[in-house]
Amino acid sequence: MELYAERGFEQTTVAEIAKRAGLTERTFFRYFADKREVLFAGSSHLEDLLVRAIAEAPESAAPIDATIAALEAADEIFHERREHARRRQAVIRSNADLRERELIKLASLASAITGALCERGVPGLTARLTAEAGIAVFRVAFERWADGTDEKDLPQLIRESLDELRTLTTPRP
Amino acid sequence: MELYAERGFEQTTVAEIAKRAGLTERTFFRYFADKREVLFAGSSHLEDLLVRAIAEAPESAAPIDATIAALEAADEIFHERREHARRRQAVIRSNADLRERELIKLASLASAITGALCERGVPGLTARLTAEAGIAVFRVAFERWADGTDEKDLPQLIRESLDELRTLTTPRP
DNA sequence: TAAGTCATGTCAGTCGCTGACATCAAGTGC
DNA sequence: GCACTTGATGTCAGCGACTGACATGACTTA
Repeated sequence: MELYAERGFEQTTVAEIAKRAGLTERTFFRYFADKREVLFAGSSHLEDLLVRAIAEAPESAAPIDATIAALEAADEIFHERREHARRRQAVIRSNADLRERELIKLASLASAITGALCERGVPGLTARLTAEAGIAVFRVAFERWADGTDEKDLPQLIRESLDELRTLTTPRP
Repeated sequence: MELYAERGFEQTTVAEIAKRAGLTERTFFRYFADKREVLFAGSSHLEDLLVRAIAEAPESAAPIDATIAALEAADEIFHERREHARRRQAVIRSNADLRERELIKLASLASAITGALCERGVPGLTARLTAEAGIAVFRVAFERWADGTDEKDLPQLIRESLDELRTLTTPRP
């Protein structure tokens, strides 16, 4: 991240990263599938947390509520790292390849959520759409939280986004 | 697409593509930014169509309705090409890099829709969430349409997905 | 006919990434 | 203590995606 922030992602070579880390280029690629993956190392951790949170939601909870609760719980991962998240988002935003990678990570989260909902007996189509809607809400909230200057915390922004989504999907008179 | 379908995306080299097309590798890269882009050449066309459709929606239409109407209108692009879409989706589904590219194209559509809604005076957050929700609905519907064997047409699947989204976001008693 | 411009080809080079093999340190069993 | 495995790292050669610089040739247009 230091190097990516200093001179930009594309301008940074894997050789340089390896050198600063005191390693060989080959070793770098043993730990990370590719140059982009360094910025997404923690994402499987997040995925586990979401899946667990959904599995543990009360049986009575509606799919969307279990999902949103899980996403709010993810705050425990990010809460202490807002500055880091902000810097990381700035790096990602400034490079198309990194944005692609971020999107597929979010898609992978959506897919994990879909699976976790199916485990609860939610039918496939409902599960999928709930997961996608949840991730959309989360993405909007997360960007506002990381990039923004406003002082609301992540769960609050998630709830606001969900309310907005509910409003906009509600047919008006 | 022929080559990607025959021997797989990764196993196909740009030199081979160029050869079959009767061109130089260099020329290939003058027409397509990279090896993946060949499969997404038409996406700016789709983007234009969506933006235009939203701009032309009646002033009285709610953001989500304008968006869904635009996505249904996109059927005119795909209607005659279901077989082609099916083959294309099979290729994309079988390669992670292609899935990434598809996601960023969809994100780009969402961003265009957001812009078009803002032009109609829809506030930023609402526009963004409407666009993301619309794209989620479209994605689910499109996959069902292309991959599925069922005989419903795309606009119908879009409406079904939207109804499902409406149901699942509606707080229950 | 001369000059300009546009698509294409040629070539050399960088960089991400991989497979195969070598090295070396830290156990582990005897 | 000694041979033997195991796991992490280094070395090296090589492929293929992509790029910049320059050359060539066809087709306008003044």
